[in-house]
Amino acid sequence: MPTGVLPDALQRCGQCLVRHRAVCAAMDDEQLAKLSKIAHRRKIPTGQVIMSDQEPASFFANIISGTVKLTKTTSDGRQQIVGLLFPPDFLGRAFRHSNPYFAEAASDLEICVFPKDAFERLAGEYPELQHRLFERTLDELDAAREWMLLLGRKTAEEKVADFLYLLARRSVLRTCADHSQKEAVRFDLPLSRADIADYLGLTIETVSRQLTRLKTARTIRLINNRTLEVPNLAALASIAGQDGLPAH
Amino acid sequence: MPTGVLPDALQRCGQCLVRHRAVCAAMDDEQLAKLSKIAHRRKIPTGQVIMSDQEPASFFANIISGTVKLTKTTSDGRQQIVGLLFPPDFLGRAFRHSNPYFAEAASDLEICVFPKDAFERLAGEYPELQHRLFERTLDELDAAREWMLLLGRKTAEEKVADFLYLLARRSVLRTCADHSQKEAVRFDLPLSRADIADYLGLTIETVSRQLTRLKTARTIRLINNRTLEVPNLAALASIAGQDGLPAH
DNA sequence: CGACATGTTGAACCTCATCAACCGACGTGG
DNA sequence: CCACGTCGGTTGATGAGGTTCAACATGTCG
Repeated sequence: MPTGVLPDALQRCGQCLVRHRAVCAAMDDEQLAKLSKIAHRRKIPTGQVIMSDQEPASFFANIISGTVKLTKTTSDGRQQIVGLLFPPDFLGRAFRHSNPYFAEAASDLEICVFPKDAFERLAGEYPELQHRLFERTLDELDAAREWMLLLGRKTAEEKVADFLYLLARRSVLRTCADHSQKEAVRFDLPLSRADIADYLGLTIETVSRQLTRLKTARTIRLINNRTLEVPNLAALASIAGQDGLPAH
Repeated sequence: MPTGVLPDALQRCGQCLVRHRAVCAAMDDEQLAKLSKIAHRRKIPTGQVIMSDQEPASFFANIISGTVKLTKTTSDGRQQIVGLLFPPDFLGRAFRHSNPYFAEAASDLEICVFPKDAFERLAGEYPELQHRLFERTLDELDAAREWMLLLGRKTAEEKVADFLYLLARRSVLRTCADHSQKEAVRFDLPLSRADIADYLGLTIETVSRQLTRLKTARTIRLINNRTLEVPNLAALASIAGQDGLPAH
């Protein structure tokens, strides 16, 4: 593709890592050019709050790299992670002015920021974009409800196994490898122990204990604190209580 | 309004109990007439499954009266309610062919059914309708995440109090009474003890015990198994861990 | 090297699940 | 009309799973 004939802006988006998987996938070149004009990249360090539940958010964003956690907190400080965002997920709530949770960088981040007003105008113009946002929201709802089952009804061991199984599937999908049940899957934990605990509704200690249990049972191998390997996905799945479900 | 000039169909919808609060509120008379043509009422007895997670749903529905529970179940039978629908809520997932949970009548129901294909065609024609569905989905997502905090981080007492507080607020809104903190609120429980337990991630016994605890502490009064009274909403709210939150 | 953050392990405690008995309301059939 | 079974709900005794508190290990950065 000759770069000279394209405006810089489009070229930027055109080369974006998540171009074909994010909400942008719904847009053609012309639309993308408009989007490009209002977008800009931003780097955010671990731990920084991106959106607070106090002030209405003034922007939306695509996750380019890193992990975002959405959290809610009781008045006395107990915290629960209510959603995780990975590339190429979308951060923000179109057509809502209030934001009932915190968004925080669970790792160093790179995000692609769209000012709220301009983006909503664009969404108004392009039904395809709005439709895409709708679909994402449905996916988030499904994930949230799946997690409700986990939080309400699963044991600590199942919770941890379920979380690891989720990550393992993600990893298999991303690497496009066809682990036809027989090869070990290796991946990094995107969260600290504290965050894992907040995601699973457990304490740090319980998470740690369950990890060592899974390790001594040879269900997983801990390469280091943040990296691990699953020799047999099906075994992990069955502990997670996700029996029949295939890995793809 | 002279009824003679309107087609029967529109008249039906025009007089519907939930006309102005359901997704239909987004539609004008002409659109409503089209919707009316494809809609029909249906009564459903307590306990009947409306949608299964096995087969894709072939219809959508508005709840006219009664309560619908959305449930998920582990392979060994543990159950979790992941959503409750009251009038004028909307049942179904537009633009999705799979349905990852059960929908079941938690009480005797009356619903207004739309065949899937016809309704989706209508949603395609009327962006307003689609937009409304989107907003409903966002609300459901917020509710689900609020519930994740409850399931993951709250004690049995807080869970039960939170559930009752939710119902009390609903009741205040519905009756349009301005309970300015000082009047007792009375309402019916829309769920059995078993369903409450499945909603809160507890057992029947624990729910029962917490109810009697709240009763002996005079936070609530049990009129009978299904009816209760809250003399002081703020007191209930503070036990639920929802302090500052006003009732409206 | 020491300081601090992150993670692991151990022991005691506590909340909630489990198992079991009981209660009252309701419907059925003898 | 009363005996009986069933269903939904309550109450009690016991124990397990997970939290809490505390000490220790490991890793990282100045």
